[in-house]
Amino acid sequence: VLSIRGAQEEEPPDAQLMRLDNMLLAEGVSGPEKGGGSAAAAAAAAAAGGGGAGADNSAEHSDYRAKLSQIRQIYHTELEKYEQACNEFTTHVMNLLREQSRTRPISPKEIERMVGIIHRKFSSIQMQLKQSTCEAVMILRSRFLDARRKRRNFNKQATEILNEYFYSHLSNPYPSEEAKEELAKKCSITVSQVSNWFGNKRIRYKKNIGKFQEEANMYAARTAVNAANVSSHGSQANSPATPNSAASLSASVG
DNA sequence: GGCAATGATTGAAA
DNA sequence: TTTCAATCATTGCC
Repeated sequence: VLSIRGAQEEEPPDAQLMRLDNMLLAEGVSGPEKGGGSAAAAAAAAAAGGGGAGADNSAEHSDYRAKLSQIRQIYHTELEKYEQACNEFTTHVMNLLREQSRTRPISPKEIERMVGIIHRKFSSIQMQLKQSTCEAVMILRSRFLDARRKRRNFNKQATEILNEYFYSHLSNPYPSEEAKEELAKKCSITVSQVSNWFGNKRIRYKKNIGKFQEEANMYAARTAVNAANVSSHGSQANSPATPNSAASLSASVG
C-alpha cells in the first residue's frame, strides 16, 4: 500500500513522459520516417522568415532538417540499444531465477515484480534520453529562429535615409510612430527594425560623438543643400515642412 | 584570422 | 511601452 501510494504521490508518473513523447512526435523525431519532421521544420522556417528577405531560406531550411535528422538518428539508435539491453537483461534475470528455482521456491509474483523493476529502471533511462533529445531539439530550434544568426546589413540607400533623418533631427532623434512607419516603408524594412536602428544609432552616437562628427557634417550639409534647392524652386506652396526651420537652417549654413 | 561595424536581443529603468 | 546600455552574432574589410 505504501509503495502504491508513494508511486501515485510522486507527481504524475508518466505525465512528463507523455509530454516528452508528444514533443518528440511534434518535432518529427519520434514519428514516422518522413513527413512530420519536414512539417515541423517548415513551420519553424515560416516563423523564422517573418523578418525580411527570406530568399536564402531553403538553404537554412535544409540545414535545419539535416541537423534534426542527425538528432533523430542518434535518438533512434540509442533507443533501440536501450530496448535491446532491457530485453537481454530481463532474459538474463529470468534465467537466473529459473536456476534459483531449483534450490528454492519462486512465485510467479516474484518474477513479475523483478521484471517490473527492470522495466522501470530502463524506462527511466529512456526518459533521460528523451529529455536530452528534447533539449537538443530546443537548442537547434532556438538557434535556427534566432534572428541574430541571419542578420543582413541594410542596403546603402536605406542607411542613407535613416542617417538623413537622424542627423536632421539630431536635437531630438526620436521619430514618432508615423515617422517610423514612413521610414520603414522608404527603406523596405520593418518598423521594429527602424526602432532598433535608432536605438543603436542614438546610443552609439552618444558614446562617441567625435567618431560620428564627419558623418554628421556630411548629412547636415546635404540637408542644407536640399533645403536650398527646395526654396529656390519656389515650392513653398505644396511643402508641408515648416518653412521657418528650413529657412533658418539654410540661412545658417549657406 | 583579427578586428571594427552593425543589426538584433535582453533586462533594467523611466 | 519605449528607451537605454550591454551584449551577442554576423558581416565585411584588411
